[in-house]
Amino acid sequence: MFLDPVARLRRFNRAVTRASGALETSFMGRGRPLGAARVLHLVRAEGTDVADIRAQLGLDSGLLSRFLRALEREHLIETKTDPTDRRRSIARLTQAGQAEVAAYLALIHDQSTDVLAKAGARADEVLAAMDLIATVLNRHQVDIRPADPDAPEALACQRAYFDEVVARVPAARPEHFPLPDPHSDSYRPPQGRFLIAWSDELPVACVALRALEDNTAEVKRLWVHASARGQGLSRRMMATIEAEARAMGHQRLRLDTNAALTEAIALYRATGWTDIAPYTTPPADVWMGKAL
Amino acid sequence: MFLDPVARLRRFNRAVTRASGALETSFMGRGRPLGAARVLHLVRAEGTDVADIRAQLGLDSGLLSRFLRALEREHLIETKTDPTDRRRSIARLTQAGQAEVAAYLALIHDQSTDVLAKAGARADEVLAAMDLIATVLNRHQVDIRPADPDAPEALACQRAYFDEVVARVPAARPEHFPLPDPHSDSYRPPQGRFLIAWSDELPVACVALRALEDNTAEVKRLWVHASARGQGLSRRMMATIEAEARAMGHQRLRLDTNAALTEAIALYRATGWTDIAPYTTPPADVWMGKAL
DNA sequence: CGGATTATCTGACTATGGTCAGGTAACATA
DNA sequence: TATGTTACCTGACCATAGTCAGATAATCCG
Repeated sequence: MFLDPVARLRRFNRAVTRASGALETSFMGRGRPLGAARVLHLVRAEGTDVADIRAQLGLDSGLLSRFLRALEREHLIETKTDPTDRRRSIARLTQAGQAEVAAYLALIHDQSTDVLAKAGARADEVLAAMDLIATVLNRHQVDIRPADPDAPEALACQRAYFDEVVARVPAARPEHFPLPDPHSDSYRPPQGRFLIAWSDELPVACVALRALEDNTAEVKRLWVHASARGQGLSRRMMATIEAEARAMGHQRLRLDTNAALTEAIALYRATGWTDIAPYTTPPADVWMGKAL
Repeated sequence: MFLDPVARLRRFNRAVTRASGALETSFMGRGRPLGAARVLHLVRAEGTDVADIRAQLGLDSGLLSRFLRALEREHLIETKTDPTDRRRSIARLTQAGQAEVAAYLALIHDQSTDVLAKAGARADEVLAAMDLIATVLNRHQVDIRPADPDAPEALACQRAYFDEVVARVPAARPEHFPLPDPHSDSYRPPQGRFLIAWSDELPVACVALRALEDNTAEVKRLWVHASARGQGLSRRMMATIEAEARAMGHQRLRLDTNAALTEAIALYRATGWTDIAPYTTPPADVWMGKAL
């Protein structure tokens, strides 16, 4: 409209580069060059494999070694050789190091709240915009990993799923979706599964599986974060959970859903699911099955 | 919800830093360090004041001088002393320099379309998210400058204003808003004004003023880009245009609007505007005036 | 006119991040 | 056990970006 897309992207880049330039200066603000500060951030109090740090930052081994010596001279970290492989070494934060990391985090926290304060009443919108952009940029680095269904992130995913259904399905009421029973094992191995898709630290999708009688399992709670829609992630989630079900020895899958959730139903139909007889009550009004 | 706001901001920062790290490497891809490339980008074929370049990049004069000498050795620019002030100097792109800049722009264009391709069907949403973030980060650097009402950006602002009114006011029809007459002088000095607010290259707001009889002027076409709302910009636009009207010698202002545009009306009431007798026809249904 | 200021240039210096070629000790394997 | 590989360290070197102190010429101003 006003600017062509490339110009808008460049404007965005300029704005962000300027803003995060200020953030980098803050790293210097604690009297330590950026490189050493980045290494310090990756050292945990329980100890971190030096090789892991090198891999994560993509550093030359010589350079990393120098950063570690510098941090050691400051008494922020200690290194010891790995007892299981005495070529390797393990870095650990000292008390002073933990305090220093905490100071960095406090600094980052302050600067972040400053940025969000700029957004004023629109902070939520700005955060959603940031989620969207980060998810799109990280598009090819979404990891699907099993999770405990009672883990805080898993509960958050399920709550987001319920909210979404309540918002979109006219017949759905919050009371249809009690918070999951914390002691139920139905989504937990060996009889069940709960998968979360992670985009760098943010859970962006979930799906659950639970065993029914007779070599049949049920797919439940397929949900994708607003920022991650339109990129084929729900298809990936379904393919993954179906493969899990197959590996567990199931021969049939089923699920219930609601006609208002049109994209989900379109996805199911496009991947071999067909309508079956009703087996649950409202708000469900569509029931589908698939042979594995 | 899932992550606290600070974690979400950091995730965003990581994603963007990684992505624009790739972009910076591309600058190096043409065999020239980033600093010299940034300087080259600011040199225009018609000539650019060296002092301007220094101010824009915040460079030390010694460093800039070295970058300019390096670019001169590559025959990409030529410098001559400013005839009006022979201490100053002016840099100009050579033919080869223009070609080199074009090559950079093509490179940036390719990389940008790659990024946007990642967004797939959601490219528009991603661009809107980028506009919002850039506008929020640039919040304190919005320049309000007079513009020609027939300039492309001014026309785009007016079109956006019309679209907004048509979308929000039930009684408004596109035919109520013909494209502005390109040869009308009513918004052009000396008798009128057209102001645009710029956030780094993007027009984010406009407002117009035209003289009526009897020391009265009319405020028209107050519009703020979606990404810039909620930050007091419309108030600033009104204050600026009112000051202009006062400086032009007007003693009264008036405007017409529609009851559906509630925030605008609230702003007018909060800044001293009061209801007056109708003076135009639908879709206007609210008329206000203010003594200067 | 004379002194202060300004714009640019030059050379010396520094910090940071990074590469590269060995070196050493530990480990893996034929 | 001999050989090759791996993880880390060290020292030498380099590129980039940046600072700082003059030098020079032009301009401004009282």
